[in-house]
Amino acid sequence: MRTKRSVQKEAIIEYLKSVDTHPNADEIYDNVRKKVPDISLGTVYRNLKKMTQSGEILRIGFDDGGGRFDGNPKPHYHFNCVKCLRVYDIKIPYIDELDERISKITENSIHGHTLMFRGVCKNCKSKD
Amino acid sequence: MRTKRSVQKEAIIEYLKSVDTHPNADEIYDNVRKKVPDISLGTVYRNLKKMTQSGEILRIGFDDGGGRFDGNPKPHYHFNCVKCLRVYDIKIPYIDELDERISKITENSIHGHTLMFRGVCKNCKSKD
DNA sequence: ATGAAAATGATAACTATTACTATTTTAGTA
DNA sequence: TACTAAAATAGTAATAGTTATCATTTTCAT
Repeated sequence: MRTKRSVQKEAIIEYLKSVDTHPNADEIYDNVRKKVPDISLGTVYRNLKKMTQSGEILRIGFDDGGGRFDGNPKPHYHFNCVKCLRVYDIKIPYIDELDERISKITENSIHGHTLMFRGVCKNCKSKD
Repeated sequence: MRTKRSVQKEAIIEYLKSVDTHPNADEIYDNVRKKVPDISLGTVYRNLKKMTQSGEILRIGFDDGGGRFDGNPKPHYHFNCVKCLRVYDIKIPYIDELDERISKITENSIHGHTLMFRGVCKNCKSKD
């Protein structure tokens, strides 16, 4: 299935690359609608799914529910504030040694890992 | 709200402690019904939620969908096979230094982290 | 044994996501 | 530039997982 371009798809990517807030499908829908007013939510989901499968974007599985998306497909880490629920990028390099270590111990083929920190962010701490 | 015991709740815990398969709510429901035939699915969800919030069990957020539960509340790591979709426990100690490192870099309060490896498990590899 | 608080079963409701389908758009080719 | 098959879309229905509601039952301190 040779993929074809569409203004909808490109608007979604453009929006995702422009933010670092890790929006969910609804937030993406609301924002992309500003540029493409009659895009449908189904189109947003369809494209998010394809782009996730092709590795163009990342889907962040959340311990308590719906998916969030990240326009940066390079593996990196996240921090989830339990108060404001925001997800922040963590700026440390990907730790290859973890994969190597688990690969040796388990004899599984390790493709990668996801690492999510949890706690209270700087901003929320100062609001006490 | 002083919590009270119930046979349903105790059957759920007992089942969860007896397996290491990280079942989802439906699998828990099906199995607990063998001992408590007329338990309802809502009761299963209600108890899983409460126990997760109290820290008695763990909920494992899955990158592609529903929640799975782990009767072992001690933080530990997981491996998710992309072929058979099973979730295995990874037997390495929790890495406190990660939390300390991120704590220093971000000035957030770090409560902990979750680490999920992804790949093809030994069993599935041998089936090729 | 009593009664207030908590838990339950049954069902409805809700949220996130996917499937369906008729129509529109894309892009390769004449 | 017009033609056409494949791909993508909008709109809507359907599904899956989960939570809410509420009348009834169970728990447990007194």
